[in-house]
Amino acid sequence: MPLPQTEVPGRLQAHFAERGIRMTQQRRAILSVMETASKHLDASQILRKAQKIDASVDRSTVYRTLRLLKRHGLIDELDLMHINGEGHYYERRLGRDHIHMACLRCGKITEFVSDSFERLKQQVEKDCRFRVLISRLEIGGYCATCRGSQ
Amino acid sequence: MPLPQTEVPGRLQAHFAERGIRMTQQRRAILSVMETASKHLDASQILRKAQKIDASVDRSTVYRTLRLLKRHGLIDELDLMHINGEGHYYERRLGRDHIHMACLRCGKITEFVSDSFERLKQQVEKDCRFRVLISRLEIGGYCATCRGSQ
DNA sequence: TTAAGTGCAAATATTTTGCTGTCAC
DNA sequence: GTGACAGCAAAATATTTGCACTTAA
Repeated sequence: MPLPQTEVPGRLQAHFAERGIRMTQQRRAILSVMETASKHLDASQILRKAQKIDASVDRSTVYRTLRLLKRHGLIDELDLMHINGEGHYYERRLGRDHIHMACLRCGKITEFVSDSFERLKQQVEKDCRFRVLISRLEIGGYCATCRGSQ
Repeated sequence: MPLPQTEVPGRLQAHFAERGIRMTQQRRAILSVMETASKHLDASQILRKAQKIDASVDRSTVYRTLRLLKRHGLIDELDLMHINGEGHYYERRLGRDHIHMACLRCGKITEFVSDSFERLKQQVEKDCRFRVLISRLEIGGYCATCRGSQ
């Protein structure tokens, strides 16, 4: 039984190791997909990409692994204003939170990092005495291009 | 054929009239539910409440009416961090946007209105040249009570 | 009158679960 | 060796759609 050709040395796998979570071929494939994704994959896309690495990966394993990653705060779950259907999108959680903007005309997703967003969360922590663990700011509207060509 | 006992004079109905959208018994029931809801109902709850007013209301009419209200910007659709299942919650859109905070321990939903939030949206409009139409800030974490009893 | 709206049943989409066999440690 | 994890199939949940009938305007 050959070892996988490409050992993905990403932080997701490192996290799993650190926390003593068992590593499997299938999880390795899914983690690799999440590591290398440019952005915003839904469950079906993750399944398809993972199966290219390990054809045995099943849809339920994808959902189970996504749940695991979510529980450990390693990925974020997004709606992206349901631009396409009712499913969710997932992305690695790295560095600072960012705002997602979905153009309701062309469907483009833009991201935006803002200090004000960080301050707003701090204000919530302070004023509401609420411990902020996850936050999701999604905005729907028109992007610069579509806004012009109204 | 008797007229409905209670004419709900809410703004939702007014909006429908203004925009020339046809009013039906079923829509009146659903609009009335949305008008008088204290908060955050999901589709099934809306169906149940609407059926108390007009027993003929069907689930698909609820979904069709919710879509209509959403399209007209009269209600907001929320996830509330999927505290219970994968469905959505709906609330009337009135006045200013607010932040929703969901306690991951006790499930309580808290709302918070903040000038910083308004400013953040203005910053997005300006810095990203993005026309903001809808925005949703949802925060998951621990409320004041649960935070204390950790 | 008639286009828009409705209920009903069935389809679709998304996610979860039970079970039995397999594999990482 | 054994407990955690996998695939598979089926269930559960959430939402949408086709169609024939009804109704608001």
